[in-house]
Amino acid sequence: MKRLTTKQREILAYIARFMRKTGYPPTVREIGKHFGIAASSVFDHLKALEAKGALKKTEGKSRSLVVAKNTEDPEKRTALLGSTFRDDDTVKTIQIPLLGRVAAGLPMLAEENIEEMVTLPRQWVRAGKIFALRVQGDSMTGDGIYDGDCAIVRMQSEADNGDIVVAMLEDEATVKRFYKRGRSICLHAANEKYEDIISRNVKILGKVVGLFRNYA
Amino acid sequence: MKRLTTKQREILAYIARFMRKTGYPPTVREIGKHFGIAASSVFDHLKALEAKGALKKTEGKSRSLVVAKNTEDPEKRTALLGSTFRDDDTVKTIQIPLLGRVAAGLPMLAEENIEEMVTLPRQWVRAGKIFALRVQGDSMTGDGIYDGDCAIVRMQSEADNGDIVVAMLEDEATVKRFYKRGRSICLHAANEKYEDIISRNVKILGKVVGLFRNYA
DNA sequence: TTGACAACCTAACAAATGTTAGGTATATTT
DNA sequence: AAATATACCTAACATTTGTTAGGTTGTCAA
Repeated sequence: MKRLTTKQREILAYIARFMRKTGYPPTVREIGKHFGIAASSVFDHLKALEAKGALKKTEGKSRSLVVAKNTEDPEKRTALLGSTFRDDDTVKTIQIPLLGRVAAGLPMLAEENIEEMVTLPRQWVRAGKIFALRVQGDSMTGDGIYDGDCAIVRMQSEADNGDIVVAMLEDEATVKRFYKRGRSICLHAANEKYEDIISRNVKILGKVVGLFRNYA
Repeated sequence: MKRLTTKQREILAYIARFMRKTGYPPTVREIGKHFGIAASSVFDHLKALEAKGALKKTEGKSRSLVVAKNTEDPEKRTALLGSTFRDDDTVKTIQIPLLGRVAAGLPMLAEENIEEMVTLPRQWVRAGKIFALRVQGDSMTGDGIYDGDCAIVRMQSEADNGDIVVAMLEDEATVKRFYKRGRSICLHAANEKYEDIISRNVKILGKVVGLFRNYA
């Protein structure tokens, strides 16, 4: 599956959210109204999403949008490595919300921010309140965190020097490196394009404890 | 909830079935076509079903049918956001071998190469034979793949230009970018320290389809 | 026998909806 | 410099779709 643009991902997330909330998919115009764009613009996005395999729809039918699951055809996957694959109910998994663009004002875990629920083997995360965050922008490419990556975050309001944290910045959640500077806090981007942010009024949302990336 | 007639139950069942199959609810006329009755007749049934509390719909909106679940407890969902996680045994997972340093001579998936078995939500990988590989060295830092990262790889012996692949090189599996150069193959490291490797004798083991990283 | 209900019908309307056509503007890539 | 991709627009068209109005027929209880 080809890489999605930010806007495409936002629209896909909205469809999934709408679906979860109402029980049926939105119309082209309903999507458009939410984003403040015309129906035809939405239609363009839907075509792009379909071309990239992220969405399925039936021509001419209203609300026929289905967000493609990566688990597409269940038959094929039984072929996984022959014996090394199995269903396993002994393995504990957790369901955590994957947050997209975190909207200002809302509580972080509000429905609006949730792109989807992802399953994680408990194996991979330690105790704590865990959520995932879709990384926006290229401010951490120097540390190997790219736009579209899925950061796994443990909620905590404090951090140690050098930790990669999720912080509320300019009404949006961003991923940065954390350093104490006396009474202030320094948020450092691993990309020369961005300057350090030094402030006393930064809210730490959590610490990045893992990262997942999906290649096409 | 009042008792449903046979016909009403049939229609309700059809809606649920349609939903499960397509991912979105049917229209009045689609239901009608299935039962060989007129749209307005279906509409009567829908009104009855709604009056009896078995169905919810939004006036004027297409496909806005939602089968009411009597077993549903709305609390669970909100509780999920509060506690941020829960156990879920319904989610399918797969077990894949995590390979460490792949020793020369041995079949790739030989016991000797397996570091451990890791659990992956099936959600995250498409069909194919999947294994994980612990990345060695810094030859791909420019693409955000670091030493110690866990690459998720789909076995395949061919690749497209630009793919990140796992290839057998100097008796060891390495991660590189793949390019065709006529009859030769070019393996490109995303790190200036390393030079391109151009050869006709490169064995492709698979394509990197995902990446997992764990921060301390 | 009257009245409520279920289960259908035809015909039609207005609104909702997917879709197309033909743009503009701005990047990025070749 | 040309080509491609993204992200929007207005305007219009043709269906699709929910809904209403006004029927018919049959069943069942009061």
